[in-house]
Formats: sequence, structure tokens, C-alpha cells
Amino acid sequence: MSRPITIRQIAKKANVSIGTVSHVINETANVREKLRIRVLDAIRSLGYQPSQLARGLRRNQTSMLVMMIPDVTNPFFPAVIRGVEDVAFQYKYRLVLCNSDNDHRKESLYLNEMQSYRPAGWLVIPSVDSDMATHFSAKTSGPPVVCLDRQAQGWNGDVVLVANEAGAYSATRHLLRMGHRQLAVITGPLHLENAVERLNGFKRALSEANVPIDANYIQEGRFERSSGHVAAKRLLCMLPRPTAIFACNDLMALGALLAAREVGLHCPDEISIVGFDNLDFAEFTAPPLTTVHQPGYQLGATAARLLADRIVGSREAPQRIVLPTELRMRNSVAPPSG
Amino acid sequence: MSRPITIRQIAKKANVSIGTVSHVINETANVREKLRIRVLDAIRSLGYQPSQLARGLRRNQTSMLVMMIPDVTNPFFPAVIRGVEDVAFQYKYRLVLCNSDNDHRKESLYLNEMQSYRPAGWLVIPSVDSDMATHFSAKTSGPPVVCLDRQAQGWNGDVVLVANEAGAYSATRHLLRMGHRQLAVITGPLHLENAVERLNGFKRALSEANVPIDANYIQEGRFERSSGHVAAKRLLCMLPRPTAIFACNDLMALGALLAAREVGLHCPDEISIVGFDNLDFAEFTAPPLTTVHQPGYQLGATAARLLADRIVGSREAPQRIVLPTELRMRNSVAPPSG
DNA sequence: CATCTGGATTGAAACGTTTTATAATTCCTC
DNA sequence: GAGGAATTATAAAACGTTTCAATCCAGATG
Repeated sequence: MSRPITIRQIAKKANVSIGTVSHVINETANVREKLRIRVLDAIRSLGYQPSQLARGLRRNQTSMLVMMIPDVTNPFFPAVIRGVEDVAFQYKYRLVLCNSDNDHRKESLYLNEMQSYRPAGWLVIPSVDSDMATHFSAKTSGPPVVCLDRQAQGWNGDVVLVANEAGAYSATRHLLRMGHRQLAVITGPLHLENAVERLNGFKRALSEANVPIDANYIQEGRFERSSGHVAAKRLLCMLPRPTAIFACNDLMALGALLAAREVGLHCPDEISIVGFDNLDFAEFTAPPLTTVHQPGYQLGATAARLLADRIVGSREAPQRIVLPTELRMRNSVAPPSG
Repeated sequence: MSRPITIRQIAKKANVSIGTVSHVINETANVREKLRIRVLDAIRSLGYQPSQLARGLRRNQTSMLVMMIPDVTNPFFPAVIRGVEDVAFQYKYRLVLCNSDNDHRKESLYLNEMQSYRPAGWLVIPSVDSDMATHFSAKTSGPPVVCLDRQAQGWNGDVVLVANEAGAYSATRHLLRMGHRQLAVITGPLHLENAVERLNGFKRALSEANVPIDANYIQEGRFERSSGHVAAKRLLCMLPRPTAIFACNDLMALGALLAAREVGLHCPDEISIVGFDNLDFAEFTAPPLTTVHQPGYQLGATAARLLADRIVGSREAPQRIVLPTELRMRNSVAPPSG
């Protein structure tokens, strides 16, 4: 097993010291043009690549960014990842991806362990009940961290979010404007910040319109299709039956769509449904889903950009960036039939 | 900036040499129970984590797996990633994710650069025109590589695939059995191995049934929704019009569904459509899409398992594993109307 | 010509591990 | 209790960089 080329071989070939080679690579000192060229030639001709491990060990920091994510399989996240990856690549950082599985124990494990790779920074979409706040606050020094998409319990560092409350508000307003008065909501897990924000938007719209809120019409789901399905089924059997359902994400909206179909209720004529996320498929459900668009790619990209700034030393006060959402009207809502 | 705990501090606290500490950590030599406990206690009480960088440097290998992927944003891949991640985690490997963007230049760049992190192994879904074969064959030694999902040009190492030909064949058979004789196909980019395999399955079914193949009915797409859309539009304007379309992935099938809707053709009554992939949303299109299921999670998991075997030294001949596909019948196909 | 100056170059230490060769200890056996 | 054989423990070298202090050198200055 032939070991790769080292800086020493370059130094020998270019007839300089290894310090000089290092200096030309990192542009960390002036070196005479003549030598510089000799070194560069040697590097090119031998196909040398500095060992990131040695470099990382010495500098106590690598060029990796580690990103914690609840689950790649959740169709909202890939766009976020892509946003991160694109700007990371541009800044020459590399992405290590960890799935916490929404389990804060697995998250902790990853957080602890990846530390010993000395990443340049952290990007974390906190899991349910994440202890990232205590994890990172313990070590006041250490690489910068930005929290994405969900505000973790107790976290007061940088965070970039999406306008959950406002999005939910506008979705609900839309329903109200169409004449609905019996509005139900299928929320996300209510220990998730963004889930409660969406619920709050819903409630605010209702109370501003003086429409009473029926506690039975608030069903807690888990942001998964199946939970939307069961919640909708429950809702659709109630008397009086709600005329519209706001599902706090598209997956659950899909479940609701299914449930309506099973119960024999036609959407949107007999039941209006609106979602949240605007996943790719939302255009193609039957009927096409009216939903609140979340800028996933932007979310990832701005978080990564913010992180990159921190890494090079930005010392501003912690930021809280919230990206706008936008209602996308399609065909899953209509005026109530009655 | 307080540096983290090192092995030296553990050694001091436990009053042993650093070599001993290393041995208890790695179980690489017998150490007396008494000392062992002292060391373990010290580790626990100081919260020590060995530096992966130092370890990797010394051993010339880390516990990272790097995975190349054309694009996270393609909804087929997350399941594959998840499969990989789950078994990687189980084997204590960590995943570095790289998006080649389907650009073999970006892929090469990543391949070259990640090398200097000394990953334990590589998992690659080759980009279009990938030169992974030449890249890796140059260095006969080095960490093991397994190729996923697509057979890269010239690659003759381990590879795990999906039964593309058979899947396409069974989809086409289904169409034939329903009575269709004017069958069109929207293929993937034909320099992709899996795209031609699917086309071959289609052709074989037709020729076995003695149904002639109209060259105009073979349209090349790019595995993206938009290309399926334009191809379908073209197809639906032809005379005679095909009565069924086999789209070689679900994204393109979706595009075709859209095109049909735009042209005013009802699916399945006036045009049958079948896809390939069985993405999550396939159940929920209008009408629900009949499609060929690909075991994405399995694909990732078995590839990772194979890689893990190689890493610990399995020296068997290169394997070629092909995972079965399966037709999922839903409502986007019906007998032809004429 | 000697001295000084300041930039270019270098040697060597350090980063935190693993691992090998050697030294120290323990345990038998006589 | 001595001698030798196992067994355990250790010191030191290596992994491939970066970086600091020290050296070197060319040219300017007196």
C-alpha cells in the first residue's frame, strides 16, 4: 500500500525546505518567485494533495461542516441540504451529514463524536427535545454553530427560520376569506417551536376574525403522513363537521386528502384542505394542494452563509433571520358547501 | 480557546503511560484490570474523546465513508442515503455527503479532494459520464469503493444495482396485457447505463409480443419532470397517438400526467401512463400512478454492508448485486379506448 | 570595507494519536 | 529464594502538516 505523496517529497523535488512549500501553499509568507514556481511545478508534477488530517491536527480545525438533520427522508430537507451544500462548496467547505432520526440521544451522540473531527462549524436542525443548547453552551469556545429551521429549546445563538406564524396566519385568512367558519387544524408535535408557531398563526387569524375556536378541532399530529391521516379521520367524523382543515405540513395534508377520499368526501367541494411546505408533489395531488411555500433552499443557503461569516470571525450579536413564506393557491380550497 | 482533553491528561490522571491508555481504548493489548479501570474512570471523569484527526493521521485511515451522489434533491436518493447512513452508523462509520450535481468535473474534484481525509471507503452513485473508473483504477491500493445504482463506464469493482431491465419489462408487459399496441417510452439520458437498461426491458417486452416499435415513440428525456413534460407533449400530438406511455422514472411520469391534463386527455381513459421508482408521492397523484418500485433504502443498505465487509478485508471477487424491482399497480393504466 | 536592515528561507517543535521494541513486573518452578 | 518464562507497562518514533524563532543573504548605508 503506497502512501500518498507528502510535503517532504515536494520539498526535496523543488530543493527547498518543507516550510517553504507550506508557505507557498498557504500564501503565508513571501517566497521568491523563482522558488515559488519550482514548488508549484513539483506539486503539479507529483499530483500532491496536502493531508487534511495532518493540517487539521496542527491547526486544530478542518474544513468540514457538520450538519445535523432529523431525517433526510423527510422531503422538506433535501432542498435545505442542497442550499447548504452549494454555499459550503463555494467556500471550500465539505459537508458531513448526520441523521439524528429525531432522537435527541442519537443527536447528542453525533454531536459529541463529530467534535473530535474538529469541524469548522456546525449547522443543526434540532431534533425533537434537542439538548443542543446545553451541549454547545457548555463549551463557550469552539467552532460556531447555527441553528436552522427550528428554534431549539434554550438556544440563543444564531438561528435562521422561516415565517411560520405569518404563513399559518395567511393560510387561515385565506380559508376565512372563502367563507369558512368551522376551521380545524392538524398541528405538528407541540414541543416543536415551529409547530406551535404555526398553531399560533392559525389562532390569531381566527380570533382577529372573531371566529370561535373549538378545542376539538385542534388535533396534534407528528408531521408525518399517517398522523395527518388519523387526525383527519377523527375530524371528519365530528358533528358538526369542520368545513376546512389546515394541516401544518404537506405530508399531513396528504394524509388528510387520503382520509377525505376514504370517507367519501370530495375535496374541495365538501372539505377544504390547506397544507404547509409546498413540497414538490403538492402541485400534483388530486386536487392540487393549496399550501404555504417555505423557502427550503434559501434556508440552507443563508444559514451556511451566516456560518461561513462566523467561521472567519464575525463577532456580531447573534442573529435571528426569518425568511418569508408565501401562500400558493391551488385547488384544494373552495367556499363551504352549506 | 481551551484545547480539548488529550490522551496525555488521561495518562497523567490515571498514573499510567499514554501507551497504556491507548491500549485500553483500542483493546490492542492486555492491561491489568486494575489499571484498566483507573484509565476508564479517568476517561469518563474528564469526558475524553480521542482526536479522530490524530488517530486518522497515524493509522492513515479514518472512520468516514464518503458518498457521492448526483443530487440530494432528486427524490429517489434520500431513501438510498438513509439506507447507507443507517448501516454506516451501526458500523460506527460516519457519512460525508457530496453532490456531484451530475457533473463529472465536480465529481472528480470531490473524489480527489476527499482523498486527503483518508476515508475508510467510498460509496458512489456515478454522475453522467463519470470517470470514477479511471480515477480509482489508477490507484490499485487505497480504500474500497462500491458503485451504486448506476454501473459507471468501465467500472469493474463492486456494484449494487436494481433490476432495471426486468422492471421495465414487467411494466411494459402490463401495458401489453391491458391491450395496448401503440406504446411510447420516455427514456432517461441514454448514456446512463440504467436508462438504456430500462429501454431494453421495454423493447424486449414489445418484441416478444411481436408488437412493432415505432422509432418516433421513443423519446429521450433527462430524468427530470420538465423533460417528461415536453416529451409527452410531443408524443400526444403524434398521429396515430400512442395509447400508453412508459416513463422511465416517476418525475417524468408526473410531467407526462401534467402534459396529458394540459392537452385535455384523461388518464387513464384516454392515455395510460406508467412510471418507474415508486416515489412517495406516486400514490397521491391524480390518478394514482402505476409504477415500478425500486428498493432505494435496500440499495443503500446493501451497498454500505458490502463496503463495510471490504473495509475489514474481504477479498472476494468483485460482486454485482442486483436488487429486484416490483410493479405496483394503481390507477394510471386502463385498456385503450379505441 | 564593515555594518546594518529587512526580507527570504530554514530547522525544529508541536499537534494527538498508534505502535513497536524494550524494559519492568509478575508468576512459576525448582 | 533464585532463575527463567510469561505477561504488562512504557518510552520513543512515527504520521504530515503549520508555525515560530533563528539564520541567511542581498543590498543599502555609513
